[in-house]
Amino acid sequence: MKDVARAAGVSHMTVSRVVNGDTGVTQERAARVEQAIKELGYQRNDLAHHLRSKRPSTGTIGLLVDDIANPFYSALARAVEDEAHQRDDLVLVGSTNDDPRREQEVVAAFCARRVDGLIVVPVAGSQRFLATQMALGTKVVCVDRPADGLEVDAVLVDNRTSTESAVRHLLERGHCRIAYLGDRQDIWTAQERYAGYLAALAARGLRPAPADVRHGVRSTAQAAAAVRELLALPDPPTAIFSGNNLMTIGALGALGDDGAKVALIGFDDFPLAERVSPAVTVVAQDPMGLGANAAALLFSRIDGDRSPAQTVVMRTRLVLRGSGEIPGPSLARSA
Amino acid sequence: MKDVARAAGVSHMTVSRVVNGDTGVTQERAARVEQAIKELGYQRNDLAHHLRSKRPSTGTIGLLVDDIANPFYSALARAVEDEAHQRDDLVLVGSTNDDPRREQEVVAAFCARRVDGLIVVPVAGSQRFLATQMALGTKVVCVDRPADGLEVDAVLVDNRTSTESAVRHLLERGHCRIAYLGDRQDIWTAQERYAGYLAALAARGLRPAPADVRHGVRSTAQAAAAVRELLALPDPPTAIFSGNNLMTIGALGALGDDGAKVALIGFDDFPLAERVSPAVTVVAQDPMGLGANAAALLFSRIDGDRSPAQTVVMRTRLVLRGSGEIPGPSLARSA
DNA sequence: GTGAAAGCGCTAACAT
DNA sequence: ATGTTAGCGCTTTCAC
Repeated sequence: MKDVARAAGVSHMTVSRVVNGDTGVTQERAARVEQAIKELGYQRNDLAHHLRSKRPSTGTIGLLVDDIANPFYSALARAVEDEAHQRDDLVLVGSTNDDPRREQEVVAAFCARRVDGLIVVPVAGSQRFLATQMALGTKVVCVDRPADGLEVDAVLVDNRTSTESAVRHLLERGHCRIAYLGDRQDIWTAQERYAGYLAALAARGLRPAPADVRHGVRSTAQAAAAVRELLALPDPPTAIFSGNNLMTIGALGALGDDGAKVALIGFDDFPLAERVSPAVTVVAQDPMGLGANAAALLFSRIDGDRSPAQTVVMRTRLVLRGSGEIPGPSLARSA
Repeated sequence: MKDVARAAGVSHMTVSRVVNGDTGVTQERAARVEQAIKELGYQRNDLAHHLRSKRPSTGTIGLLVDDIANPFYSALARAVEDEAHQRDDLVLVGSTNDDPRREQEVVAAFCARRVDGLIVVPVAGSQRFLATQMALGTKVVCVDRPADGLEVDAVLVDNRTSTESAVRHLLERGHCRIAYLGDRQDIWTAQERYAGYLAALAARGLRPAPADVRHGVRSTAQAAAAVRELLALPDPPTAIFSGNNLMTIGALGALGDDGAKVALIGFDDFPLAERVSPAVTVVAQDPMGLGANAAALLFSRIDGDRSPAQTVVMRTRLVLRGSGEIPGPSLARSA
């Protein structure tokens, strides 16, 4: 900046004014400064800018998801980035891997860079440590899961009711042995989906066979293994509810030709769901919608919105494609 | 920091030393400082730290991909993030949408934050503007595509040869009308894959029918439309090479039951490729490997490696699953 | 309209 | 082992 000032024959203050588009610089001098900037390839140091600037904004937000490689979260991330880009903000991305230690490390690193705000998919356990950062002015919005022990905005999906209607859908088609594949039980979405599963069964006076319930499925491979075990039972279930996109894909792999006989409904839509045979019935969420909403909420907070914390619950759609409409024993019998 | 110093009854310099783990502070005073830090919830301002610190590192890198929502790039991003996390670095992520203007905007914004380095999937056109930033000390590594008019490290895949063998594979199975679905021709990978396609045909003395070549396919939907048009030709092609994961998925949708008759090989592997019927033969890349390699290269540059720019070419695998082994007319006739 | 001086939060270089 | 001073690149404030 000093170099530019010297080259343009003005003080560094004038350069600062030109760089920031401030009023109060003659056309002629402004042009000379612009010229010098171009020649020297000068670019303002945003770190120093934000250090002194009275607006405490750094124009950067942090996005913390479970795993950015998961298409659900990467779609969400894209939506967040698009919102941020519109207002010339940047996005730091971190994956927690559902590890509370990594979550805290990354949050700390983000906050050390003085991000204006955080969009977080909270890991199991307490998010109370976020309160410290919030007290310091960092805005926080949760997405996909609510924060534990913290009053913040959240953008969620009604996992429980969605799952309940999906499972009821299977029950109505004559299934009474419906297996459940779910993520770690300490994860909120898994809890909610499991609760919905139980509720649908309970409404019919049913309870799941213990062998039909598989918690803690963390990957496609584990889901496939779980399904193989289910199929190997002496009296296997006739339907499966799978708790997310990864599990559904694993289940498909393990089902193989049995896919025509065992009904399947998965949480999350995924590419090719309509191309496999039978096509997969899913509870479809809108990951980009989640991301866009979370970003909009966060930016309104950053821009000064101090209204009480709100929770946005987004709709899901049960997309009937075939796999969820395979009839169960009680219907098959009557047919 | 001043507050901490006051609370601990020491000078701010001592606090700085404690925060940075410097030697030369008595146990007793260090403990008092730690205590004050905890009580006040103090956290070092990294912006100010990096502004003054002699190491010009900000502990942040930028990752610029075509679209973070594309599973190929999100897997790559995850690998980059993991490498960065290991050395406590952070990753800014941006999607270019293959728009040169957005590319320049995001690069400028990254550099204004003084990132240590950039991992870039270059957009079509010139990357000469990166030279300015590199002269200023920002390290750059290209991934997936090389930079135009710039001598930098790159991590690539041999698109041309891979495609050539994939298309030869189809030729050997008796196809001579092999359609080509490709991305915009100004994108390097598309150029290379098309060149490989032409080379394989030329080796047999063949040239593609103009109607069989579809450039500029930018989405799943466009790929599906292109395939529908191909199938509607009076004399449709008997095989299709599709130029990336999105197109392959689109092609599958459009093929429908014709999938059993028309051979298909796609560039990029994707989940469920083995589950659709027939399972899809693909040229598989290793996106996480690309990302990990690019990150390793970048960090070695950041750490001072000044050896000449190098290009790493990673291997692909032709994964035979069925769709690429559907026989063509000349073999079918002889069978 | 312009520039000089002070200071953001921190660290380097030198005191002591 | 600790504190003092200066200054990173920028913006604020207040003179002119």
